[in-house]
Amino acid sequence: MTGVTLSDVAQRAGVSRAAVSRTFTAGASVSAKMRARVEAAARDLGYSPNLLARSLTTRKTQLVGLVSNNFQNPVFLQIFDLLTKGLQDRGLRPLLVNLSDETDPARSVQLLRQYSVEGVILATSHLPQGFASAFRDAGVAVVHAFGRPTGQTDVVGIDNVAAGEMAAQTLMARGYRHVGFMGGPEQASTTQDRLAGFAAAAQALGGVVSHSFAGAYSFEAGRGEMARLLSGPRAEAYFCADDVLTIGALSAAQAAGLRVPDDLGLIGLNDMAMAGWANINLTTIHQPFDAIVRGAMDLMQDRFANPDRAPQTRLFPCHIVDRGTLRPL
Amino acid sequence: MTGVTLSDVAQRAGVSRAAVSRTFTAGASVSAKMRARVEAAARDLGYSPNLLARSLTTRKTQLVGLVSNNFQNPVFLQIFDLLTKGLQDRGLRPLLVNLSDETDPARSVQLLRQYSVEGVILATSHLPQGFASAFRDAGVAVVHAFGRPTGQTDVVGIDNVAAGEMAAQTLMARGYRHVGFMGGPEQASTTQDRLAGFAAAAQALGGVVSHSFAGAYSFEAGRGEMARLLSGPRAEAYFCADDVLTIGALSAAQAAGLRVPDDLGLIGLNDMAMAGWANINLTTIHQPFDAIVRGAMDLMQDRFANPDRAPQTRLFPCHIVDRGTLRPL
DNA sequence: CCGCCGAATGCTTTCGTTTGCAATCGAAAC
DNA sequence: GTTTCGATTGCAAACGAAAGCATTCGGCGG
Repeated sequence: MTGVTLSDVAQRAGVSRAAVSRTFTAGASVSAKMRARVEAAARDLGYSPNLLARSLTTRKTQLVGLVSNNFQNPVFLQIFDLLTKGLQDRGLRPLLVNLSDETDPARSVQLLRQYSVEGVILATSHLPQGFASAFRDAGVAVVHAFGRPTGQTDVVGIDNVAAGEMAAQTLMARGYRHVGFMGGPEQASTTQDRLAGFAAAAQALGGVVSHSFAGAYSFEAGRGEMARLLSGPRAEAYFCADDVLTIGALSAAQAAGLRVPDDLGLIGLNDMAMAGWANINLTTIHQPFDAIVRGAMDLMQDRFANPDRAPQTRLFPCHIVDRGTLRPL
Repeated sequence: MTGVTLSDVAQRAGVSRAAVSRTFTAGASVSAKMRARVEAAARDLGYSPNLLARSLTTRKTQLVGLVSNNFQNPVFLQIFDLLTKGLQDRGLRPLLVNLSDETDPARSVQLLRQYSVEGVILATSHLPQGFASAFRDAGVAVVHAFGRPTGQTDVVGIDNVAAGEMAAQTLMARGYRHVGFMGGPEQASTTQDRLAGFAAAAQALGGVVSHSFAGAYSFEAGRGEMARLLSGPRAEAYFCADDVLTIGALSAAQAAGLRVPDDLGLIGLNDMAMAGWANINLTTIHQPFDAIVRGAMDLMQDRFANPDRAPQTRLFPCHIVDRGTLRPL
């Protein structure tokens, strides 16, 4: 039973409860003798302070909400790994919220507030309207990772328009002229921005551009959409807005008997671990997850310290990783 | 600012604090008139109860620890998805703990205890000695998902020995005689048990068995180990103890110019989503994740209700999913 | 030996909520 | 108009811990 409290320790050590409290709170005034005595008693009893009770008076819970709706895309496991490790290193505890089936986002906001989280990290590009600001209005430090800059809340990620341009420039430089864009969900800001950058840059370079949307960032969506595209007149190369989509597209191309990259070029975005697997071997745009995740945590903690500063946006540069799905220069 | 408390609502509604508390705790005695009045005041002020403060008196936090060290294996994203959704449906909140870099497991135990979690779900097969019992000793309901039954704590998963036997029987039935086992980490109970079942059954059926271990349940480990195996005399078919290992092995086989399944048979275990992707298309043993995850939550809640019952084990049946990496019957 | 002062310690209130207990209310039965 | 009794309500004491304030301690200079 985990029922040993401050008072128990105080009693056993024969000191006041305040003394016990002090030996367990950093930077409090306790003599070495007192500290030793209390620590001995605490060890005997197996005491450790109740963080929830402590949070009542300190108003610090060390709890942060980790909110996502991307439990289908393997890249998010990498992201969760980085995020949980990083938060643990900073002494913060992630309360995980799966938004996938949530019809009413306001419930999640309330829920996290009820647990007095100090901050929230939104790890997703596809978010209900006003979700991020709801947290800000509730007074919790919120940062939107992989989101679109709005000026309303802290955002960290990449410049998706620039990433689209980079994809277009790469394709054109490799000599593809008729190029296509395959997005994820049409409303996702990532899809929209990547398309915008891609189309503008490709046209500026004299390319012929087409585009379409797979309904989701998933293998099946990418495969299905590419199969559909291949049944009609097709482009010479496609920029798929996400690696897992690209893998789906690759699978459809192979099924249709096309050789990649000879018959069809493909470039993805993310550079998830799987993209480097030898039997997948995607040419793709690397998104610097570690920097983004670290930036998200930094920004959140920065807001802890300074709740009223203006919203800030941090975008990190991407680069091409050249593998096997685009013909060489 | 999220500073509105019970007292604020009581004051505005002109009633006692107890009355407010009662309208927010299920099954308390409040008149309809009182409830309406309090709810109006609460709405005006934007009040919602502080769960952490509540937990102080009720001794219920609704918090459960979700502990894992498998942030490399994509199958765990599916598992996290099921787990988080299931917990949310039951009104429980997962506190995520990443064990990967943790040198001292006792710290995690203490940490979770400090947050007064009511239960812990261990989602991993590879666990430091005595980790599960440490939770049990601390009085928190712990269930080990994907673990080996010990009789010491609640365990839910599959019969890994039987799964190994099933793999062996399948290979022998397809006419493979010289068969190999490729495990993950040698100390992982899953690796050990699957090997035991596999070797025994294959030998009983007149097979010739060899075995080796990739150091981890990861693509690179599987690919590396299979590359090593292919450089010497090789078996006709391999049972790889995990799908992601199998995909690695598949990649190595393809790189060596072998046709699968004609030159080399492969069977995996898990049936993760990716195994069904058309360009991977693994023949594998399906592990019923949804049943296991549901079982884990059931067992945990069952222990909430009855803390002193004997440890229980729930194993679910597996079945073969026939795809493209084993020759047909 | 006395006075002084900073460091240690203890007392008590407080954080936001629940809950046992006692007091009050209201309506039905007389 | 009384009684009576169950349903509501308020009061006050917890829950486990932090921190302001006042008190005591200990060592120093004089």
